[in-house]
Amino acid sequence: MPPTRIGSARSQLKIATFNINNINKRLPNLLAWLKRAKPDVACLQELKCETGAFPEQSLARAGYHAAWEGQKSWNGVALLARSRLIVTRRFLPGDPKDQQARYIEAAINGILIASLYMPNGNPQPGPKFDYKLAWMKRFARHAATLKRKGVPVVLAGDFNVAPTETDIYPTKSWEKDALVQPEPRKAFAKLTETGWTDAIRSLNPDKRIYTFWTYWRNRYEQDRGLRLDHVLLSAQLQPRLLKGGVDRKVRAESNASDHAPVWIEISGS
DNA sequence: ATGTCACATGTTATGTGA
Repeated sequence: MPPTRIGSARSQLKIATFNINNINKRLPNLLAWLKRAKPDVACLQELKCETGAFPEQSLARAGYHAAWEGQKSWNGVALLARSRLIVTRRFLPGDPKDQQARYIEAAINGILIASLYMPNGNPQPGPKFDYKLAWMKRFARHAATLKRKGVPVVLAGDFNVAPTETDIYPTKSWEKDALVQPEPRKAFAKLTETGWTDAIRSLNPDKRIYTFWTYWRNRYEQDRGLRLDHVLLSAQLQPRLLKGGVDRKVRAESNASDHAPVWIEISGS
C-alpha cells in the first residue's frame, strides 16, 4: 500500500471528480490522467464493474488508496485518495430497496467527501425519471443531515443535471431530455440555495463550461457539451476555495470517456 | 428521429442504457 500522508502536512488539497464510464475499459486513460493531474482525492463514477473486478492493485501502484461500490454492468462509484480514507457510508439513505451503486462517502484529510452518481432519468416522463426525482429528494435530505454535522463536506460527482441554460450549448435538441427538465433543475438549485456552493460556477459566474460531450456527431470537436459534473462545497469550505477547472483535453484522447474530469483546489485548514 | 458506444444475451444480431 502507498504511504499514508499526515493530513496536517498539506497546505492545499486538490479534489477531482471524473465519470470514467467503465473503469477497466479506460484504465490506461485514468492512470495517465492521475499521473498528470495528481489529484489528492478523485471521485469516480460509472465504474461499470462488479466490486471484485475493481483495479485496486493498479491504483495502489499509482499511489492511491481506494474505496468503491461496484455492480454488474451499470453505475458504480469510487473514492481514490493519496492519504488514508475512512468510509462513512456506501449507499444513499432513505430507501433500503434501492440497491444501485450510486453513492460512497469517506472522511479524507479531515473532510467528508462523497462520490455520487445521480440517475440519468431518461426517458421522461416515466419510472426512470420518477426514480431520478426520488433520488434527488433523498440526496437533499442527506445533504441537510451532513450540513447539520458542521464539518467540512464535499459532494462531488455526476449530478446528471445541467443546472441552467449556461450549462448547455445553445440548442433545442435536448428540450425533452431528463438532464434539463425544470424539476431536476429546481432540485439542484435548492441545494445551491441552502448553503452548498457550486464550486466551478462560483469561480466562473457567466462562462459556458462543459464537462460532458456525447459521442454523437463529433459533439466534442464542435464543443457542444453540457455541464453535468459538479463539486458542491459546504459553508466551511467555500472560503477555502482557491481555483478549479475542467481537464477538457482528456475528452479528446482515444478511448476517452464521454465526460472530462472536474477539479478544485482548497487551502489547508 | 437521429447520432455513438459498450454490454449482455446465449447472438453472429438485437435491446438497453447512457
